[in-house]
Amino acid sequence: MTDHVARVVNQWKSEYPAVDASPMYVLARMMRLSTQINKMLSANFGKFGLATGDFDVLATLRRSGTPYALRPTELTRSSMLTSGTMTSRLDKLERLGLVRREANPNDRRALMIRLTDAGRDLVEKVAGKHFELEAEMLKALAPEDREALAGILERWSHKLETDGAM
Amino acid sequence: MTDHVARVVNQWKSEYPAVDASPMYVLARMMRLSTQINKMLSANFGKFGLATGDFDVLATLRRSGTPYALRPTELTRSSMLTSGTMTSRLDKLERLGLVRREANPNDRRALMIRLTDAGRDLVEKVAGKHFELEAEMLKALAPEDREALAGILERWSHKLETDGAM
DNA sequence: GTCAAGTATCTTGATATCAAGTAATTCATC
DNA sequence: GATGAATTACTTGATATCAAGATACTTGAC
Repeated sequence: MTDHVARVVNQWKSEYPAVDASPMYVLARMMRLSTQINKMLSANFGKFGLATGDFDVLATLRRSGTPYALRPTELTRSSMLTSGTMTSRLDKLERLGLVRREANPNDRRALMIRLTDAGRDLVEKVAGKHFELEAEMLKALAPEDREALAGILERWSHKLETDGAM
Repeated sequence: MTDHVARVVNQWKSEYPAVDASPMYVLARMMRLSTQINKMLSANFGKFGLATGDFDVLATLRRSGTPYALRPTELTRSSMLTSGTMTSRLDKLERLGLVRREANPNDRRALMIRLTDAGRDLVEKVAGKHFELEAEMLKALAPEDREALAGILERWSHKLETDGAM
């Protein structure tokens, strides 16, 4: 089975025989898979006029439950982005009428970003299709692999975070 | 263990009790881990004045072996990008004196992108640190998890590709 | 040989993202 | 209470990326 990643690793092996190739094998495969999966998911969002990041914001608001309102800072942290990026995402979503910026009664520095009814309706539709797509992708994994993968990724990310550094 | 992904999945569960949450658990974790790993790797490239994509091009040329030269199309395919993006990456790398565009004797539409000596020296240095970092990250995984993960990801990407569609 | 179809690279215009910095507000300590 | 530090959202300028299209060249069918 010589897919792209296997070829890449073999090239490295023949150029740097002394280097242990096993880390790059895992990492390259994960990076590449993530890129592909992102593209597939983003194609679905595109059908509804949204980019991945737009859906991310709407979905974060939706899953936070009623009243579907969060502060920009919370959205920024959740999405691993900078505050400036979130500002422009919110500009766009507000322009589309999907969210509204409201004053935050508890903190005059802050805002509340609230899903509008239109935003709520849209995220409902998109999320339905999104979950279907995700389920479809996971079908390509044997059930025992799926379970193992979930556990491994959880342990790995937990370890990376607590080891901190990096 | 309630990390970000666990909280997200729990929110979805309580908003959509009927939806099977296991796919999003795997996918969200993979996406998030990839993002984190990318940031860690990119910090290393930044120390050498490179972005991740720049290193990707230099490394692809380096591991292709002597004479360290490929066509732009090959680089574009290998990196899952559009041709326009590759053009501007090559502009930048050429400006930095790390690659050179040469005429392709076999096809006058095409070029040969060749690593300069400076590019070769730089990629040598960066790759050394890069492999160390990768090995470091993989240490956070138990050896049996590491091996299992490699196999699972390989099977998954192979299946996703051959099932085609998507 | 000719020409239509395909290929290779680049260009353009739009958007997304980041890093760094700003102004208003809140918090914590005295 | 006063004040310095921290926080919040935003702004600016630079870069990366994409989609769509342009131009030059090659290939294959006839």
